[in-house]
Amino acid sequence: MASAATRDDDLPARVRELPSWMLSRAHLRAHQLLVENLQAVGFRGYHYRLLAALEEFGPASQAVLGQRTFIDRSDVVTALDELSTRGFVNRSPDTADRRRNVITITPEGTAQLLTLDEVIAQVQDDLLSALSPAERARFLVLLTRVQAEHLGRTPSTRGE
Amino acid sequence: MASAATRDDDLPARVRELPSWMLSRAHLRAHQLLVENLQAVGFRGYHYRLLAALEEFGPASQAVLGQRTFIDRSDVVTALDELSTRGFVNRSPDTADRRRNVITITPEGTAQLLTLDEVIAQVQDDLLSALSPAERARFLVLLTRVQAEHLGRTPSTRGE
DNA sequence: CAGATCTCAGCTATACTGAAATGC
DNA sequence: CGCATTTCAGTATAGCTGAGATCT
Repeated sequence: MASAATRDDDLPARVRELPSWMLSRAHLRAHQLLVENLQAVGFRGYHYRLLAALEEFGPASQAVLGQRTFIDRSDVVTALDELSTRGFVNRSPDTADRRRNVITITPEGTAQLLTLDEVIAQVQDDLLSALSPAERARFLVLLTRVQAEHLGRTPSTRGE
Repeated sequence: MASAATRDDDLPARVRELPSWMLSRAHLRAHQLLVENLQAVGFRGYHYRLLAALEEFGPASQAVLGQRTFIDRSDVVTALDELSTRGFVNRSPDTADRRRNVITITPEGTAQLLTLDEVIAQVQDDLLSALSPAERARFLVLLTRVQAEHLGRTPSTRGE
């Protein structure tokens, strides 16, 4: 194999120590775990967020659901198509304002949400497995503040 | 506006408190800042990582560069096309192993890297602006461990 | 009329896959 | 031959944009 030297997982120091890099890697892993585990039971992250919003806040229009879940209005359409096809939500015209649909979670949807809660909890546990309970708490406090600082500053989530 | 109730940025509590959700939001913001600020000077994250690897480790083949930067081999091709067109790297056949290219950073590439270092540093500062220096240090220690725990476990980065 | 809502078609970037062409 | 390297073509997903139809 001539020039050898194929053993090198070393990132450049510049990159290795970058907060944004570490966030990117941690997020990538969290995302992989979520996709894997939700896919195994036939769902996506959007489904979980929508069912959670419906269960916690009650029936809502698609525009409001988009605001509550940080999902774009056009992606809300698709995700609700999938959920209603499988009987986890109902979609009916709002008689008071006929531009809107009223989305309601079904008993099957509520039951399914409880199952998904467990899947999600396992993912969190796996994700943070390197930290003790006390360290997890400290980490979450700091991460919460980092993220909260930028809440309004993101371009995203139209329909607001 | 009939049914009112259009003021609600509340996430479901289930979602709001999820470590994976907070990571996702923090990463999304970090990514936005990186893209914005690098784009303003005509670069992408891939360019920075490749230039950094070349500056710190010296000339390398594309396969090795891919390992060092966690960039897929096929994306390395494209990013190096862009860098070499603009004179920041040289790409020449490896005379010792003619399957390979030897990629070398040019003086222009090194100079440009120093400029990019500043852009990147500003992004980190903005990203963590909610935390004091001591808090940033604690946050990074914990984040480093979370991320390191999953190093080998990701499907990604072929060419290894 | 302006503005809100839902829907559809499509765009961009990241991460990734498969396979061909070449060479070891 | 099996294996490594580069390259190209293409896939999947998330997040996002624009515009049309409908309605307030």
